[in-house]
Amino acid sequence: MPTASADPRPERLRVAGLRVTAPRLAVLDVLDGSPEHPTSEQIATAVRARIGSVSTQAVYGVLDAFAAAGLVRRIEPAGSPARYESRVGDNHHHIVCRTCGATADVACVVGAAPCLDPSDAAGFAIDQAEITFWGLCPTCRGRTTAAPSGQGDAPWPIGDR
Amino acid sequence: MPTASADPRPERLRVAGLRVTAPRLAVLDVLDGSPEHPTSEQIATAVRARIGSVSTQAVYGVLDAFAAAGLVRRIEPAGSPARYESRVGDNHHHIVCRTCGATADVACVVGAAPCLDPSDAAGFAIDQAEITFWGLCPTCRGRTTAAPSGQGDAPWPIGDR
DNA sequence: ACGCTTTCTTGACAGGGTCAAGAGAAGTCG
DNA sequence: CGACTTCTCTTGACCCTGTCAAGAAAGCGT
Repeated sequence: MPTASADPRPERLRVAGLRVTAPRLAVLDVLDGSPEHPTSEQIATAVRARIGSVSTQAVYGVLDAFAAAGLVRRIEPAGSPARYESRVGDNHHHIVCRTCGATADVACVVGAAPCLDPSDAAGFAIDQAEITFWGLCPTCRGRTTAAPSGQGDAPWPIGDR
Repeated sequence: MPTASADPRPERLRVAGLRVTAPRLAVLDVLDGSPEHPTSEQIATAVRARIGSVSTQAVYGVLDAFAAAGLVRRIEPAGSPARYESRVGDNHHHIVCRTCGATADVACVVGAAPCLDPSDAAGFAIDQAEITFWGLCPTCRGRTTAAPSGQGDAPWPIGDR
């Protein structure tokens, strides 16, 4: 038995009550090494590059199992397919590029977030708040020299408050 | 509605640079009278109840045109089809029921939102912040007496910070 | 009323994801 | 170590939401 520090991934799976299989280890590996919040298809591609061939269905199954076990977090920006990240358990948000859909992490810079504790919840039992920032990624900023135009469906531009 | 000057909807359309048609008036009417954030299909059904028959495509077209003109706002909660609301121009957020997808408005109770001005934006040009609360609506609260269980993909439960 | 333009209808199509059944591994126990 | 049980993966069909395109129909300015 190799030392525990060699590869903690199998143990992570077992602790989560999941069986250790090649697809699962590969998905975990891909997500651990991707700050990019890949889509399921990107994950499938990366996984196949590591262990040969895996069905798309398996990837969906693995991701769902991981999400249910709390190993990964699924984010679904409007107009974009679901994306995944293995960074869980901390308070961070996401910023999504309007043009290309690229997604990055944004640290929650404040200790308290008054806006996230609404007084009027319409009778709902709130258990979670989710913040998504929208804008242009560095690449698309340079590319889109013309007017941003598509201001149409903006909930409320920053600065309007 | 035979009332003379009572209906401001045609004018709202003209001001937005849109032609006045029955489907558009009906969609506007439906949204004005729905605090429920209906989906496009629900809107189509309600519209047909008023003016007979309208193609699904027309509804999509109308909603897109309205969104582009700023007459309505489109929200796309994860795992739910797009929803629309005619309440625009103010700063409010949404709370979505995890079980049934019901959506309600949540007032932004604070004047300033520190969390919405991230210091580290990863080079993105942020133009908008979007907040979605997740929880259980009053109806589903009563129905789901058992354990909430599905805590898996929770970004960060309120109170954990 | 006329003609130009926008909008609606119809129908095909696509992306993303789910569902279901059976084959194949992982873990367990004797 | 080997059989057994259970969980996973593969395969293939299918669904939902939404988009694209072409032509018919209606709105609006003159």
